[in-house]
Amino acid sequence: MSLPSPSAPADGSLQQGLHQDGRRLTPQRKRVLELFEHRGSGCHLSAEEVHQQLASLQLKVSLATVYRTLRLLADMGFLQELELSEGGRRFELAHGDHRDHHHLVCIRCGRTEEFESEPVLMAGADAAQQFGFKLIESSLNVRALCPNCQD
Amino acid sequence: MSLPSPSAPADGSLQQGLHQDGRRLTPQRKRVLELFEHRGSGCHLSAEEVHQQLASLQLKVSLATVYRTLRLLADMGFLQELELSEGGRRFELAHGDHRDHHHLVCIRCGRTEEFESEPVLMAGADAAQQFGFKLIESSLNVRALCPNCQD
DNA sequence: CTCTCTGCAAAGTATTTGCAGACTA
DNA sequence: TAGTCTGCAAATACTTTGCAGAGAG
Repeated sequence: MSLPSPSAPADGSLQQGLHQDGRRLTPQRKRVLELFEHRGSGCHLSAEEVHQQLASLQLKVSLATVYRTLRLLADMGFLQELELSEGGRRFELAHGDHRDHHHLVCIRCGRTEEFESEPVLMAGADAAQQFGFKLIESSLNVRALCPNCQD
Repeated sequence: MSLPSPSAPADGSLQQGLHQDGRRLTPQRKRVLELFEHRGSGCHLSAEEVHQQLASLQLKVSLATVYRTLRLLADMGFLQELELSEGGRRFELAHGDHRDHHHLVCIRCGRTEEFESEPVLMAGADAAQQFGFKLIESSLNVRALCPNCQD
């Protein structure tokens, strides 16, 4: 079984993007991307978690392949790599509309909230321009204590 | 020998902070902190680099101790842990005056520039407040291509 | 059919830990 | 002296890679 994917929005572009480079659309790659799509955009998963969540859905994808696939999907722009505090990098679904967003992370319990901010994006763009860099992506990480961890 | 440390600004507070918790001021801990102080605040070092730089100054500190010390100093607030893109976390001297600053990183060659931005700090503070979080620190990471890597 | 992909297991990095002796307070 | 710290080496976590067979186009 595969996750119920009514119209499989990204499937088409995934296949297309892969074929452009002579790569192939495999069930494993579909499964990983679909997992993120069904979890929604606020979901930050590590390689290990992707592997386990797929396993719990009876979808076997080896951990090595998960790693390879996460990197591939991130390179292709379907996923975005996060650099939050804890060890282990995480990935989330990239927004098609290129709307960068930011993270508020509780350093104690790891709870993560997302938010957007126009001024932040502009500040990033300004800084890049000022140093002659070509902007790719900017993200603000706010380290904080959530209400439950403040005592 | 130790690095020429005219008035050893942090030495006192390092010793004090350590003693508060029953910990001790050792040459190794002093060496690590002094390295950062002499490199200045714009310097981002990994554990491995700290180890090598100390070694090149004839100051022997084992790599394991460097790791332990970096974590200790970061917990005590003397150093700040960075989460830039490349594998391997880095540390920099924490600003006593709590002036957060941000990083512009070339994803190809790793060149890193720093900048400050008032609007970014405000956006971070706003977001924290909005979710009821207590702000600790916010940093904007801008991923980009530097002039040399743009072709 | 051809050439890419996967799974496995082994190899790498990066970082942490156990322990006996060294050293600070 | 008492208890913390260090260095070493082994252990652990995370990620990548080599290779032979499976599978997409």
